[in-house]
Amino acid sequence: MDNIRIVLADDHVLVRDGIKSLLEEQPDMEVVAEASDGKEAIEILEKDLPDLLIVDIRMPEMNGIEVVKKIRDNKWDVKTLVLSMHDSEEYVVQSVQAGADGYLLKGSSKDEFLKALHKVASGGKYFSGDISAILINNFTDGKPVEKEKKQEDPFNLTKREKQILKLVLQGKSNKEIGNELEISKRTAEVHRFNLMKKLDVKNLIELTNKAREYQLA
Amino acid sequence: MDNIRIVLADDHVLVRDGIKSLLEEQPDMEVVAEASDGKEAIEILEKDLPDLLIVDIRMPEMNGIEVVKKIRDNKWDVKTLVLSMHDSEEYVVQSVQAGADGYLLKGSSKDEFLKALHKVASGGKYFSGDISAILINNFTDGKPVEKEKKQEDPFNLTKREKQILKLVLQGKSNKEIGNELEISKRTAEVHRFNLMKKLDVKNLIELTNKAREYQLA
DNA sequence: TATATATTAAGTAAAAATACTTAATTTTGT
DNA sequence: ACAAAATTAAGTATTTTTACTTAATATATA
Repeated sequence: MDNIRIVLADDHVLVRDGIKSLLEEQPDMEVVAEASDGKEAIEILEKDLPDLLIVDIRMPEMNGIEVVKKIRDNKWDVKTLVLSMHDSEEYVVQSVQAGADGYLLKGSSKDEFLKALHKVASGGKYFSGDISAILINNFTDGKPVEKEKKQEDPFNLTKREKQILKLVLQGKSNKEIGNELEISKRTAEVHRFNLMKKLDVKNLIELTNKAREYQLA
Repeated sequence: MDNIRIVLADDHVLVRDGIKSLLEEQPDMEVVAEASDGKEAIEILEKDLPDLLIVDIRMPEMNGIEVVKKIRDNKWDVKTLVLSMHDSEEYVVQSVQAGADGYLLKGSSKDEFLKALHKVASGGKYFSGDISAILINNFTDGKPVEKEKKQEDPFNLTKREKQILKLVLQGKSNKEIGNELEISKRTAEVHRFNLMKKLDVKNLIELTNKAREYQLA
């Protein structure tokens, strides 16, 4: 059996080197190319498809999820393992929807990393954390289009609410928001109240965090 | 000559594993312990001083720069190499002032990494990027105390204020903060008020932004 | 054209934050 | 030991947010 041919895409050279030296210890794996951003990764793939792409979620030019989407859209025969230094469920979901074969959270150990690689390389799926394979299949089989749309805005915020959220996130008070949008400050209050309820948060800090996490507003 | 005994401190297991496997290739180096946050790093150092500490700048509990400061303040005989995935001149300067022996930017390669390690381990200094040794000497010789105070905490926050800031940033109300620290909510109010004044902000959003920008709390 | 949904906004009331000041105690540095 | 700085906390008053409810209008969709 041939080696698993791997391409690494991560903008941190040190991380790449670390993973590479880890992979070089494995007799059945081979790093055939490296990319320091998403575009470079695509360029490499256009020339020669490896068996597996290990891709960081956060990269300049084009992020990891976009790279995975491109692979899916081009129907390239490349397995993808998404790495994320940050634990965000949102990223996991996005990765799954983009068609990633695996996803590793920052908490993963060397052993888990290698396990994930083998699983993915052999056509399986590997997702760290609690995200079960069942849940994943539901996504990819069920009703992908609708679900995708929902994920875009999981909270069903209205246009106006998003508008108000943006201003809240700028530190504006309800009075200021009212003036700016030429509505009563009481109306701004209502929108803010509804926002808190919809996002299920109990203070401004949580609101800002959640809004940023889901890239609302 | 004995091996260089190294402690790794980084909250990303994968990064630690990567660096570790890189170091294990070196015949003269040995990773004797690992920490996943600043406090843990200090605990390890309190038990047994290694020759060298490789520390990530961004860590929970206590960031890398604070760890380096602690080492300096305790006059522990440990060389320190600060790692930062992000290229920020501010971090470099802070690291130097904290007494770091080396600083590596994300752009550094495996070779540079090893070069830095050897240089630092043998009592030298290594700083990646454009930061020249001359600049560094200027800092350490010149008027370190005054400069340090300004850079360390540009806002002169007291210990208590930082403590309260942390809780404010968690979305806690003054009442909750009061309960948690067993002080009157009125006292918490005062601290919050002083924080806003010192940071020169006019609402919670600006406070969180500024606090994060300067990595206070 | 119904009907649902969105936007508007007032009422009421409690909780929280803001904007200070004053001042008593502790802690810390020299 | 003494002065300076930090921590504590109350007083007072205003503003803002939270937590609802009710309900009129406007708009979109079936």
